[in-house]
Amino acid sequence: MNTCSYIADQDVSTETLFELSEFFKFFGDTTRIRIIQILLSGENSVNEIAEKLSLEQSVVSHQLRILRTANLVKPRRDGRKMFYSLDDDHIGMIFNTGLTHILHKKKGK
Amino acid sequence: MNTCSYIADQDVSTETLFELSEFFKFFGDTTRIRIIQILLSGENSVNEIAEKLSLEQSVVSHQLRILRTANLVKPRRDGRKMFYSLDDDHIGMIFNTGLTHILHKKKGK
DNA sequence: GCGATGTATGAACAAGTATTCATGTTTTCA
DNA sequence: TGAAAACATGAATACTTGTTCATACATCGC
Repeated sequence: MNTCSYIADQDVSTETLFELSEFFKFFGDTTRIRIIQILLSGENSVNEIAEKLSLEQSVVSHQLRILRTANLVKPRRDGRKMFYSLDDDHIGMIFNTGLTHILHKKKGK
Repeated sequence: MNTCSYIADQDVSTETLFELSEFFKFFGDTTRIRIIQILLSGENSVNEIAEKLSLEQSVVSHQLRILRTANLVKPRRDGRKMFYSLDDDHIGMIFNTGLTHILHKKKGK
């Protein structure tokens, strides 16, 4: 028995599993995952994110709104700029767990 | 600096981030996450899964196909039955990491 | 107040996707 | 061999969702 499955072995309600899938959806989009990766290194303004990703400001704003509504990021206003940062310590962990899997798979090839 | 971000701090290619988001998409569906949860406790046949989830066999088969193509589950034939199991140890870990987040959030309320 | 900068939002469109229903395939057993 | 069981698959439909474009909102310096 490995230590990774102790939670899953317990009863989990269908509603919780639904929320879990909804939660993973936030990571299931290229734009959002790239935004999250940028925020892993710290606070960024909307325009900074847009420039780093070569995306329109509108696209970034829309996705930030989704992440904000889900409490994955939190905004901070400084003058005209809005700085966003990750709102939850778990986010980096989940990101890394997934990334480890991907890199591990690539290595295996 | 916490130990969770050491990977993210490194350079990650846009393509890898794309693959990462594609990977998370598999977890971003209620039906698939429920199937995964069942398989966490071990091998199950298609009909067993369908019955446990009160879903049509066709629905389960379609989703298993997606998970199989992504190498998240692997099939084993025994007579007329097909038994599916998780193909990768990381899956349980990712599932639990997300679940931990959800349960933690619920607790906080 | 006014223009400029930075950001948010609404509507429309396009693309992707999960489910349904019907049918096809494989295997077993009589 | 033929029927039934177990599963897979294809097409159609309905739904969701990301992007685009235009526009609105908020803040700063003048």
